[in-house]
Amino acid sequence: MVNKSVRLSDIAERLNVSTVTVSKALRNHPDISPQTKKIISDVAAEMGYTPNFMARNLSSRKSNTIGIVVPKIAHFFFGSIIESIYNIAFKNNYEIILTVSQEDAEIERKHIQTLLSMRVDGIIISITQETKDYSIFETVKSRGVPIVFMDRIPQIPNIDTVFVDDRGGAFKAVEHAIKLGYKKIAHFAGYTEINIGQLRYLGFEDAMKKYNLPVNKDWVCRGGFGEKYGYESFMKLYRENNLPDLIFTVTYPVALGIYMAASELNLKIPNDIDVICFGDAKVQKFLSPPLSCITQPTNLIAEKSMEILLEKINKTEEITYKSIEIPTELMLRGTCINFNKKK
Amino acid sequence: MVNKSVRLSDIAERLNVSTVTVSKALRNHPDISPQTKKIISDVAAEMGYTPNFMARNLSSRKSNTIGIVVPKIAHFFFGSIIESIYNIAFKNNYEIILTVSQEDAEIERKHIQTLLSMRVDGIIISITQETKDYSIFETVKSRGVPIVFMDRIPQIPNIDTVFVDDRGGAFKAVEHAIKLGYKKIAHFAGYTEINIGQLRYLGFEDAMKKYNLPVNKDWVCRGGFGEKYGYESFMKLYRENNLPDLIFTVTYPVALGIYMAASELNLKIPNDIDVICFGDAKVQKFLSPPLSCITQPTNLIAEKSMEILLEKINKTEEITYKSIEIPTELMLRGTCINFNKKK
DNA sequence: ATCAATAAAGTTAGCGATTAAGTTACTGTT
DNA sequence: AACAGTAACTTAATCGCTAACTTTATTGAT
Repeated sequence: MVNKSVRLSDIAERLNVSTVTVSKALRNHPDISPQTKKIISDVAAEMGYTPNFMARNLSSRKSNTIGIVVPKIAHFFFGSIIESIYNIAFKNNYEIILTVSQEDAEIERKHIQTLLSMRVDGIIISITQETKDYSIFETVKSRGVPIVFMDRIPQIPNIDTVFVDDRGGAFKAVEHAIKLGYKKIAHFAGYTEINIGQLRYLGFEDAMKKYNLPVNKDWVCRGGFGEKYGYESFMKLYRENNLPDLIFTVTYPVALGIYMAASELNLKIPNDIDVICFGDAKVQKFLSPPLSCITQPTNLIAEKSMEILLEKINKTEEITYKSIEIPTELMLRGTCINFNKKK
Repeated sequence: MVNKSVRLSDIAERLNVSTVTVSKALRNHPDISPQTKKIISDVAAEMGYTPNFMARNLSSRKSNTIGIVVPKIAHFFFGSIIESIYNIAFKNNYEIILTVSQEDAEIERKHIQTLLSMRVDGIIISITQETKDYSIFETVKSRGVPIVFMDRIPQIPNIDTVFVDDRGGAFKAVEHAIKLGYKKIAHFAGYTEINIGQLRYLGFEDAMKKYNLPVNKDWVCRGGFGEKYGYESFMKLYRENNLPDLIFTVTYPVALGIYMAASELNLKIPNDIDVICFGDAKVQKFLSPPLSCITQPTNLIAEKSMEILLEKINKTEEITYKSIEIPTELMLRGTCINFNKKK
């Protein structure tokens, strides 16, 4: 026994009023008297009325929906950001359409297309490692749909962005290491084509230069942002018998890869090889030794992104663009706290 | 310069055909000749046509959208499941509306309401720890919207469910420990009001009974599924000077809490206190020692849930309900591999 | 040559809401 | 008494698209 869902007109018919009266009453429109409102909303509740999103959005030309595009979600950083965005959206009466590009530019493109199809009121996106064709963003812009780029941002002018102080954060980590006494410092840099990779690399370089330390090419490894890359890069250096004293990694999964490799090779962290990474995650403090890092306040990133987006959605007149940099902090735990000379 | 988005009628006008012809052509309807289709889709692409989801769905009374409700997402288990569901949905041309209840039954209720509003074609849900009022699920059912309960499932008849063999898995872990020689075994059980908590507890009890070991009330702690609970419960036992030899935890974050507490107290795992948990997560192998566990194949859970849901969506006639149990495995790493007598 | 069958469109009528533009009936002002 | 003003509704017109018919050629079988 499937109840066809109740429509405004069903309520209207039963109460012998017009559909519009019911619509207005339920939206608390001043045209309707308090008594009528009361009666209508009572009956609506009794009949189990659920407004039809599609119809409402189609006729009002607003979707009250925000689209999100992230490269992945089974990952602390994005998971937390999404959760925060979610909460803020909820408070502001917006729905979230979450899409995951899986680091695939083609999928990303399709998702954005879908979001446009759904007529979302705005989009928050963190682009994939490989996104190079930015034309889709032009399309979004030309449709008048506000879009905020977060964390991973394309190199194009006139966009709203919220990003972490990657360069400064990386600098902070490496400078700290140098001050401890480290000189043989490697950097597992991930993808340096994308802003976060490039800037973290530059921050690393800044620090090395400032203290007149040479940047050893063999110790700047590129590849990916995941565990596998960290594991393999470390193994490679080990095989070449060319291990540094400390490795600064572009993300924490990369550091995890090092932990795994070191454990296999029976090397002790931080004594045989020391590590510090960019990016915080709850598990780091459970590692042995607890992994030190540069924190990225995910809640701030989410807050600022939503703030900008909601502003854009609500006022269409002035077209200014904001770039907000989120500060980082050095979080010292069990690594990179002493200089450990290799024996 | 905001381009109002292109409509079917804009394309129709330009080509001097009817709107319906364009609609059919773009949906590859056999009514339209190949040549016409080609012309229309070329022009549509050129004009940058994006179908209006709302209008399409309203008119066709199908949304091609699946709603998901989970308690949280910044968590490996749910994160992976969502990612898998996402992929399957994508392949089958469905969109996902993801909602997060944050373990709050009230929020959960609202989300389900919203999903109904959006006229999703089906729902996959993992309920909150505290969901007790199941009336909303009746509403969903009476609306004819297929719903699949996954992992955390309510105790009501005639529903489709996909769940892990919690009792058997827990039994497996505890039996393994007992066979190693452990007798003083505690269980940090989380919330035993919800199926997963209760069944894992029962599995623990089964094993203890089978080997004639007493279940010590002080060693069965209840509270939550998170790190904090693990930490606090462990500290409490420690203060009472009542530590067991091994603790079987209901989730891996609870085990993480124990790792943290042990590290603070300078107790060595697995020698001073041994641990094994229910639930796998990528990070476990990076812990020191790597944490042994009962695995829950998240991809299987996702696959089966989607399989059932899609089936339900596609055939409305027969009303049968499926309950699928996903098997678990014992994954031994660095804990619970030897019997460590407390000194 | 006639008629049924098919191909390839075109027409009509909503889907379930909302916005904008009327109606009434009543109130109060001068 | 006449008229403007307002409160509380109603009517009409879409929103952009699709399902279900209907129409018009064109083809082939008899």
